[in-house]
Amino acid sequence: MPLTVATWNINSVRLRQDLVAELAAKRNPDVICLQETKCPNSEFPRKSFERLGYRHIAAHGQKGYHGVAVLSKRPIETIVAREFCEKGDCRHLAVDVEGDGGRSVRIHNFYVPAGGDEPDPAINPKFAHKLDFLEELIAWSADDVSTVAPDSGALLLGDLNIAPLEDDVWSHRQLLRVVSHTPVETEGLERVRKALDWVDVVRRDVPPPEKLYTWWSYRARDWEAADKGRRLDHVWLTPGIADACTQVEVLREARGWERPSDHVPVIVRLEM
DNA sequence: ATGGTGGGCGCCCCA
Repeated sequence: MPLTVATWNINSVRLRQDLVAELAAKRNPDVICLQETKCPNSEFPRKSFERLGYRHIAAHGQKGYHGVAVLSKRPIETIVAREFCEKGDCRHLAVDVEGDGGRSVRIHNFYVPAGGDEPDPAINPKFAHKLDFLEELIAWSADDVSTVAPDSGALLLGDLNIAPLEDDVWSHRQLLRVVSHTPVETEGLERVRKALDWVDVVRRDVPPPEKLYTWWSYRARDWEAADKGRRLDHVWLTPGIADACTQVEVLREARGWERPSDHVPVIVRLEM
């Protein structure tokens, strides 16, 4: 049985429950990893997702900001919601998803800080926080490898708020000094990826120089015509299970849905 | 060159 996993920055889970239902109707992923739920756990709309068949839910949220959650059709076991940068932010949730024959795969769902507007850590504490977060991710990778990335395989996915490659943005040159595509961020994210040799399966399937975006600003008059997107959302696999990924999809059409999120789902299919 | 939009919360934060 294949396992399909989606990641989506939903920008308020309560406001966009219907869009999750639309994703379920159109692609029916087994697992949906959400970011920016902006919702305390006690307010999480569990019932609405249980009705869609997602009967196994792990929510890690807070009031107003951030927040991550995993919705699953298969049983899951929550492993940890680690705190990064001692901020108390809800930006990470790790679960094990049950596969066939007792096998399971670990999923790390991340919401990396956006980093504010000014790409100078000396004057912008939000950018400093973003860079600190990357350094902590590297330290975390070395901490306890068998927990972060067990031999059975792991995914690291979510809104990483960085577009690492030149063709992950509409204009490499014009975004070099724009937060999300500055060299200190793109090089930092690459160091995170290399720490455990994660495989960017999306770019393996859609290699550069093809442009590929997962986010389009709300501020564009016509997001589709301008198409000034960035690839901020990612799915990485440990090398041992990278070959199990047989299909990836960036669901661009979701940006045109009613009252959309500014991010679209990224979906991967694993044969396992 | 600048300001554009959207969500949560409560008179302003964040993306």
